[in-house]
Amino acid sequence: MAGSKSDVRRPGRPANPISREAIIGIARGVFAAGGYAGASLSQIATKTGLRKASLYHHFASKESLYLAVLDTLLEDIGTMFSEALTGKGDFTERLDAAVVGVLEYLGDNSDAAQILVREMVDGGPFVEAHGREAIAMTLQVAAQFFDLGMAAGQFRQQDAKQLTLSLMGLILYSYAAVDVSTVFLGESPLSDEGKQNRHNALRDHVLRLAIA
Amino acid sequence: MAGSKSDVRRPGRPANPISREAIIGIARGVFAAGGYAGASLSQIATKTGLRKASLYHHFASKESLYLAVLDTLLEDIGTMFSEALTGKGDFTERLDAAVVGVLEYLGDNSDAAQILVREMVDGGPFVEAHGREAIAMTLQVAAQFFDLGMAAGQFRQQDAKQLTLSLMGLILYSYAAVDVSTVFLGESPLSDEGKQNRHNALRDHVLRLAIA
DNA sequence: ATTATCTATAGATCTATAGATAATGC
DNA sequence: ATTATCTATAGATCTATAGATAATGC
Repeated sequence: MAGSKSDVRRPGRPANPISREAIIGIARGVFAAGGYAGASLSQIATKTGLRKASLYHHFASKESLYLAVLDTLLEDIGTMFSEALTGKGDFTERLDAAVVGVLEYLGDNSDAAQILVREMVDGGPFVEAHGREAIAMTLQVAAQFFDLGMAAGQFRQQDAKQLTLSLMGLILYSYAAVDVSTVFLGESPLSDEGKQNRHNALRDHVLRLAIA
Repeated sequence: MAGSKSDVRRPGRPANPISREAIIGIARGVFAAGGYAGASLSQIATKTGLRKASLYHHFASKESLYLAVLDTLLEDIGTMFSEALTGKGDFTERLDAAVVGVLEYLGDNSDAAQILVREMVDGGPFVEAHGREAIAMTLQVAAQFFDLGMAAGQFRQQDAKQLTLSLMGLILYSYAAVDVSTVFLGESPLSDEGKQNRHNALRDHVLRLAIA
């Protein structure tokens, strides 16, 4: 139903080769579910409809596929993030817009939160390669925004980096740990109603920490 | 130097058998560093000074060793936690004491934060077995404390569970993602000075979210 | 000729088990 | 007899490579 005419691939150059993007998207789901070590190329191959060996035509190694997943993901988040922070409105309005943007993104892509949190905790291949610096740069954008807002008197005076780090944990966490959150709250933070409740609470908490 | 007279073990019943506790402690470090899937019994065996097969004398499987690590860990945290919350002083004093207690514990045992966060994100063997409920119960202790504090007029009126979830992310996060935090902050949150700075910021943030 | 796929397999793990060994403590 | 260790190995992965195959697009 979901696939095209024939989902069975045979030796030889195919009429409808799989796209790099499609592999990355599927790999993202598998890596999110099991982590780098827990994910296997067999799982990814099965889900793509390819054989393991064919993945090696597209990516040189398990690690390079994983890095492609994380590079794509962090770039998406970074773009969405800095657009919101540099948009129109005063500091508080822009902060709120950024929070709403991030929460909507995470609500629709809890894969992303999961994989990012795990990578940061693991100090995995991405962090080891260049992720440490890439993530720190993304956070730096937020820290700078807070510094400007403090100088403008709209945000409470405090260490902007410490604030940024706290907010990252605050926001990423409930989307990454969906299972425990669901049992504790009595509703999934990804369901329609649960998402709204978590969303409202987070908005309130973020503004309360930042605003004077 | 570190070991006793002879660190080399040979077949046959030893004069100084390793304790269950010692194995759990060493396993905790290995699981924290690599996650459940990423850790191998070979690593653990090497660090304990045993052979792989000997671990199976103490634990029936990789999973049961892992569960023993997490049961121990969650019990330690839970005890420390509820002692602080039911101690003396008004609600604000007790909250502050609990935060200080947790931060000191995590500063000394960043293993614990790492392994707990990863398990919650993974939905790993512990969560799958009974960890989901065990963690939710521990969080419930905090939520109840907040409800009482709100009824007493000392805490700001809000959903206690949403607050608890936010605080968990806020607090656990920087101790779990030490690598990225260090690059971003320019100092390790585990160093003497960095710990003090992070500690102060977190105390401020927690109180600001909870107190009226 | 190039490209995207396949089959088959090498080689390195990793978990787990079978069964030997020898000190301990009853 | 029990206990805590060992050696040796089975069997199941898992990553990665070699080399065949056949459609595509020049």
